[in-house]
Order: sequence, then structure tokens, then C-alpha cells
Amino acid sequence: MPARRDHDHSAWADHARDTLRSEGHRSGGARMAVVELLARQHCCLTAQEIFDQLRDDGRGAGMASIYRTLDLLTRTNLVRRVELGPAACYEPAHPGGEHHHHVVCDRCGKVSSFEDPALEDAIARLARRLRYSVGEHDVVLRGSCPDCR
Amino acid sequence: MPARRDHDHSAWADHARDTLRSEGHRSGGARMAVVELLARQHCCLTAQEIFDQLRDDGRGAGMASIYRTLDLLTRTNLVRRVELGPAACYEPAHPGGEHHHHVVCDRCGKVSSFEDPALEDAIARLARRLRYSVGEHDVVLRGSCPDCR
DNA sequence: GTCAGTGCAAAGCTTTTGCAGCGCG
DNA sequence: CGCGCTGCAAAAGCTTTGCACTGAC
Repeated sequence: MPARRDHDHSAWADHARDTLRSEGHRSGGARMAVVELLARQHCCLTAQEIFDQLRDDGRGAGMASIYRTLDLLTRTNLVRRVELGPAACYEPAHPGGEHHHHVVCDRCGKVSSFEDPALEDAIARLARRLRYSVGEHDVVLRGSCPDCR
Repeated sequence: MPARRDHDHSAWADHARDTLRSEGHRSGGARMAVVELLARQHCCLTAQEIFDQLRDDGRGAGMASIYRTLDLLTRTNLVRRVELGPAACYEPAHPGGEHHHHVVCDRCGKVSSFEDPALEDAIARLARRLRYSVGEHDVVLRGSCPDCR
């Protein structure tokens, strides 16, 4: 029996491939390598981390292709770009509305994610109150992780 | 009668000067120019905006001094650094706990600020629940501003 | 066969660092 | 009058762009 693949993850990869295809984009090697790597992630990655990991996997891609792919995926809302510091992070955007945010450890730099319905609720109410038409939102907490405090 | 100065603003400038002084820092020209410019702001500024505005005011300072000052002010918690995109923004941190966040217009890039007690409350509860010791937090909303939608 | 996708290298931005000289305390 | 602050210039990231070549369709 083959190893079972993670459903959420392969579902996202399929969704991403289908969406790109339906918009007339081709399936180049670098692009698909980035999509498949992102699909396996639990949290967000920097472009450099993607570059390194693809190289280690023997599927090396040029930095330019990685950035171009991330830009395309972000524009099509398949990927969420998160500004956590000097380098941007990227993670799969799950269409079902599942939604998480990030806590960054000031000391070791570790990034964790969390979900909080009450927070989402407060943001939804707030968005209704503002005169902006709010499309997305990011929440970043900073502090010390359990290992560092 | 002289023009009345904005109390909150000059209060922050005084607080910043006193804090720096008490930690043994000197009052150089560039540093004070940045403090006074920040004190006059209602929202956050990038280093480049600070550079341009000081030059226009005839109090030009070197970029390096601006970055060094912003770094010092951030380390002493006198200034809050906000990651809104490729360039970081900086704004005075008011000690009283007054606290705001930002909405960015995707189309024209305009940045506005808002306050929302319910949001702060949700974040405070959330912070208690997480195993991190949370020190600060940023919320960034993105969408279309009233002029652009 | 065509043209989107790719890799490399060069350029563009933001931010940091090295260093000589100025000036605050 | 010493050492911290400053400005310039160079360097160090991160990201984008130009261009010739490859490969998907």
C-alpha cells in the first residue's frame, strides 16, 4: 500500500495547477517544483528557503523563476504573501476560508501559526465599520517562544 | 500669543529626548531632527520619506543617521516599526497604551490608521491562550480606500 | 513551430557598515 | 578634549528585470 498523501496538501497543489492551467499558464519545471514544495508546507517560507530546499531536493530552480512563480501565485490568490521582516514569506492560501496568522519569536526567530475565531470575528466587524473595502488582513504577534522565555 | 503646540506631539518629543538623555545618549542634530519630525506625524513614515522631508525642511540628514536613529528609537521602544511592504514604516510609540493599526489601499498605496478596542481585546485574550509571551502585535488590513473603490 | 517559461547576470531598492571628521557634554 | 554622532561611500541583503535559450503545447 503506497504512503497516503496528505489530502489538504495535494488538494491545494491540484487546485493551484488547475487554476494556473485554466488561466492559460504552462506547467514549467521550476513553477511546478515551487507549487509542490509549497503544497507540503505547514507554515510560510521565504524565497531563499524555497531555493535552498529545491536545490537540496535535486530540483534546483533559479531565484528569478522562484520569485516569478511566487508573484504569479500571489496575484492569482493561490498564495498568501506575509511580511514578517526583511524577507517576505509565502504560504498556500486555502480557498475554504481556513485562515491562520503568525507569532514570531524575537529571540530565535522561530515562526509559529495560530487560528482564532474570535480574532477573525473582531476583524470582520471592524472591516464592516471602516470605509475601506477590506480584502485581506494579516496579524503578526511578536514575543518569546516557550523555548526562549 | 504664540501658536499653541500640539500637546500629545510635543509630549512625545520631550519623552523621547528625556529617555535618550537618561540612557546616556547625546542630542546630535540629525537625531533631534528625526525625533522632531516623527513627533509631528499622525501616521507612519518610511526612512526615505523622513530623508526627503528633512531635506525639504532644510534640515537634511544622511540616510545612515536616519536609520541609526530609527534603530535606536525602536530598541528603546520610543518608536514602533511597522512592516507594511518592501520598506518598513516608523511611528512614535505612545506609552499610554494608545494603540492603532493600519489599512493600506492596494490601488493607491494610501495608508490610514484605525483603533478598535474589540480587536485589542481579542488579541489580549489570544495572547493569554498562546504559549508565547507576547510583547507586541501588528494588524494590517488591505483593500480599496473610499477614493479608489 | 511558437511563445511562455527558465536561468544567469546585471540592476534596483532598502538597509547596514566602515571610516574620517565634527561637535556635544 | 574625548568619545559619541554624523555624513559619505561602499557593501550587503532582498527582489526585479533583460536577454538568450529551452521546452510545453
